[in-house]
Amino acid sequence: MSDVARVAGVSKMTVSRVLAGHRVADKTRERVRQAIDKLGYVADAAAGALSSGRSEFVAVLVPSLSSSNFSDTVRGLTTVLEPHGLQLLLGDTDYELDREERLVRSLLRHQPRCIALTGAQHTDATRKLLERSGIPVVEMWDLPTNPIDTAVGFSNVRAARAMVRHLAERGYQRIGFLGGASALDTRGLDRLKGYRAEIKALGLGEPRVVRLGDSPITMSHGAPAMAALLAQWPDTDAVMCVSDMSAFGAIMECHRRGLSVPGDMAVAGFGNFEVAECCHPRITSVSVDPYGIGLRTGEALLAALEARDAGTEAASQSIRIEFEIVARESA
Amino acid sequence: MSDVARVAGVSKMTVSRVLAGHRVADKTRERVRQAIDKLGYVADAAAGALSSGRSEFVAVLVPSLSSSNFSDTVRGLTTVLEPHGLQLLLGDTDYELDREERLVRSLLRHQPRCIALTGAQHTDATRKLLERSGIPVVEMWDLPTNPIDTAVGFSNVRAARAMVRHLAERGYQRIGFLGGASALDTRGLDRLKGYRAEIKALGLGEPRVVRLGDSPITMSHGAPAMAALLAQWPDTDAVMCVSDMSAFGAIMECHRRGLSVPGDMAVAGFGNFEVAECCHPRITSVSVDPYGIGLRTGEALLAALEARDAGTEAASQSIRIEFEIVARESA
DNA sequence: TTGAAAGCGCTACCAA
DNA sequence: TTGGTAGCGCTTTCAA
Repeated sequence: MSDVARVAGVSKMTVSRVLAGHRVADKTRERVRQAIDKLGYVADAAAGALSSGRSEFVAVLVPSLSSSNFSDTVRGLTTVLEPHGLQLLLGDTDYELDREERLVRSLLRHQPRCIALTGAQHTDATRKLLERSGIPVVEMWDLPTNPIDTAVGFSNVRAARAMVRHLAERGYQRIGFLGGASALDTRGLDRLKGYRAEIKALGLGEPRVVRLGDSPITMSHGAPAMAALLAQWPDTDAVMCVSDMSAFGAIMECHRRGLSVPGDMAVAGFGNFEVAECCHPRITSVSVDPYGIGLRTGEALLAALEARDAGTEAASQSIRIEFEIVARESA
Repeated sequence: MSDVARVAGVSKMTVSRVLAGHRVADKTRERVRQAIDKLGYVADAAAGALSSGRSEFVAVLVPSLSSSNFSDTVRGLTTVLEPHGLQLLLGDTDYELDREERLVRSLLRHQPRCIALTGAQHTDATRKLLERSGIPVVEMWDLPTNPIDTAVGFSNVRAARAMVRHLAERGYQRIGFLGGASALDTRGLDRLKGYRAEIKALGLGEPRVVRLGDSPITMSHGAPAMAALLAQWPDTDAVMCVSDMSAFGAIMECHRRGLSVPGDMAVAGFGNFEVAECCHPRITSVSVDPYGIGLRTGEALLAALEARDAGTEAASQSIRIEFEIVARESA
């Protein structure tokens, strides 16, 4: 920066002002601009952050980047935050709370302005770190009973119950559930919980649950899960899956066995992924708007930052994202 | 850090050493550790970076995070780099060179130790920025004729040619191509180029090309593209798609029209996505190992950093990733 | 509208 | 094995 200042014949301060967009005489600004171009100067963000006490980082934690769910949420966040000059600092927890804790610790070192994480479950240490950090926190994809700060999500339990009701209304009586085996995917577990609750509420007999595969649940989990379900409960007439991915795999397994969907077996998914709309038959699913979760989270973070700048503390709130049963051919 | 030092009864320097893992007497280290825990101290990475002149950042640019291709590459990078305490700084170019340039400029401000970008095509300004930055650069997913520094990828042209040959060997004569309309997805364009070249080399008549949809090409692009192809060239007997995603959509469209795959229409994909293995019929594809590209890129970056630390300049090289035709039922 | 000085929190370097 | 000092490149603050 001194070099630029020397070349432009001004002080470092003026260069700094030009970069920050503060008021500077047009002629001066022009000279500084030229010096910057000539030297190929790139300001050092670390020095700026240190000096001003504020970084341009927003920390974001998702369980997995390979799931389109969360990458869509990240896209939503980027859309909102990037125009404000904020840079995402992304971490991938792999559905492990310990990893989440390590990542929070490591990301916090960069003094992010705020942080968004996925889910309501965290280690005690994570919670403590976040509370101590003093920055706005958003928990996404769930509505915690005891949020750290702000939450943006929906009740996976209720969404799953709604899907069971949908199947029951269509006349299915022997409804199974295909989920993941992981004890860490709390959103998946909540869906299972919702399934059990609604099966019980409707008096549809014993739950028929197959849990198989690590999160994120992918297409390859659906076929073996469907096979296991049929082996144990051959008279099942409908199945709801923890994700459209496994629903797709399950439908393919039905086709392989010559079972028609939904004639012999109705199959419902969750998440309204693209495959649900593209495959044949199209999959009945729960639409949950991952991109919208990202947008709303970004907006909540910006609001919290603005409130902070204005000296007022933003009231933390829980923002409910609507879900919707999308009825298609498969169930 | 002064607080920690005071509580532990040592100097700031000793605290710094404990954090950096340098040699410190066990007893001292223990006292410092306790002080850190007691105060909930989190070191400021920006100050550290400024002072030491080296950040812990690795900048990574991908065209899209929603494509499993690139998120797998990112996973590979994380796997290699995280154990070395390096933090990814991720940017999403949306297949736009201008956006790439803006992102490079913005990421460079954080003084990353090295940078990985996708593809061989960049604006002049981007190239200049990267060259001036003086940090190791890796271009991924392609083998540029004129690489900036190191490259890790494969020839999309040759991979596409191999697929056309595969189809021709199976006896297909009237082979179409379904690709995206974007002029920015150079990997997609290279595949198209390979298709044209091989069709010509084999004397298979006029190319039958449908270009439709923005990158990243998804499942929803396949059906309309297949429809357009059949409208213009009804006697087509095989089609190769720029991605397994569109191949899947194309197959679904065939099913809807009562065309059997591969009996009436053979369909080949590209990328060996999960859907290729899970759907029915399973899709013949080109396997290209996105995760491996991430791993090798990470290793190349580490090697360059180590060489730099040792004072030797690492020779930039082009690392070829093998691709492979995976023959399945669809073609 | 511009400049000078002080200092952000840490690490490199040299001294003890 | 530990401590003191200087300074990384910027922004804040106040003065001109």
